[in-house]
Amino acid sequence: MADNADTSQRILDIAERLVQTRGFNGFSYADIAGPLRITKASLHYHFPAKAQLGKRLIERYERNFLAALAAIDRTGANARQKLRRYAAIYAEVLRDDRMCLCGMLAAEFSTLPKAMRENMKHFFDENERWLVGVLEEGRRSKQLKFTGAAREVARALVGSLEGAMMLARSYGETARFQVVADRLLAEVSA
Amino acid sequence: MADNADTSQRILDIAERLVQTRGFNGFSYADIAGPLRITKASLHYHFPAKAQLGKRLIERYERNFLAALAAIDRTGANARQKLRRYAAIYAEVLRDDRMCLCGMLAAEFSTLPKAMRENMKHFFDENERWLVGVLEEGRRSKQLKFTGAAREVARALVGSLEGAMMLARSYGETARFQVVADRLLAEVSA
DNA sequence: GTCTATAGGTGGATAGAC
DNA sequence: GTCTATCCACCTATAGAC
Repeated sequence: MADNADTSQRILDIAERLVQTRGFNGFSYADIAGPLRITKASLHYHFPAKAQLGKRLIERYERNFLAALAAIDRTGANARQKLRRYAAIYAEVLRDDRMCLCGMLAAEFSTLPKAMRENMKHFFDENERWLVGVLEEGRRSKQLKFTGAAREVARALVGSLEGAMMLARSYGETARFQVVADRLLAEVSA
Repeated sequence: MADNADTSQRILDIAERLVQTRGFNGFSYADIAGPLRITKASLHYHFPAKAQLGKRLIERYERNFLAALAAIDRTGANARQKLRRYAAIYAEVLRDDRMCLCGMLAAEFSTLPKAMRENMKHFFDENERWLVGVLEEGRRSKQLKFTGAAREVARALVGSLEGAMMLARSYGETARFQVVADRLLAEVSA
């Protein structure tokens, strides 16, 4: 049979999609056990409590997300291209009929275990940090222009993209997201 | 004792706050019955099914929201002022530690009864309609400036405000919302 | 690692008395 | 309109066999 690591990963894969589509409070162990063809009890061997599963989910999601940002950095793209690719990550998630994992959790914030809240905010803090770097680089190289602190622009970008994603998904229209994303990029382009 | 209408309203008041803070899937009839000091069974007299309670909740929320927009119109404020007041409605909700009811439901979209989904989208459609009117009025009067269709700008505004609200609430920092709202207004100001 | 069995709780919802 | 009592489905989680 599959070994521990393998099964754990598959559990996380299924749970991740469930959180991104239905929310952390919108799925149960039964929703994972069914497709995986193991029992609910077996899931508890890998993740004793749902809160721990949630925490691990965010940690993995952030790791993968930051890896994608690092990959963007390695392409040597200019600041404007980097922002476009940042938005493209969101668009890709949406095209797969998912919401951003942490955007979803932000809505459920008040019902989440404390550990998950901290992890969720850490994800957004890291997004902000990367964006601030890109924005400042872009301002220096005259690729980008904006007023005020880069941090403020970064926060506005993250919030706007998450919100646009949420509404686009409700309407089942990916294009709604793209239109907003394009406008946001245009607004900071020199 | 209180009559039907009175109790129904109080049920809606409590349920509304619960949805705005915990989400539609994040509360139960017990959460309403407790504070109201009646039993869960009694709640079913007023709202036989939770889905109906949810539907009525959205209808009332939209009615009140549109009334607030009509009130803005009656002030005779100019387009820029109207947008500022529009954002102020969001800020006020947030200051009360709530999310927009429909922004919350947008996150839970895939788990909602169909009737609630339709009502939720109608709320956003009406918001868009009002904003399009304000934006076009502002463009004519040179108070506002923006490229592209007013509808696109309206959708971007709604999405961005909802997203900013969601993140600001998670961080417990109302100021995060205001910073984004101010930037959005500045971007369409002539 | 996975299973059966089950505990202990809560979910929405109904019947019928008052 | 509100109550008590109850149903049944589902939830997370655990014990203990294999």
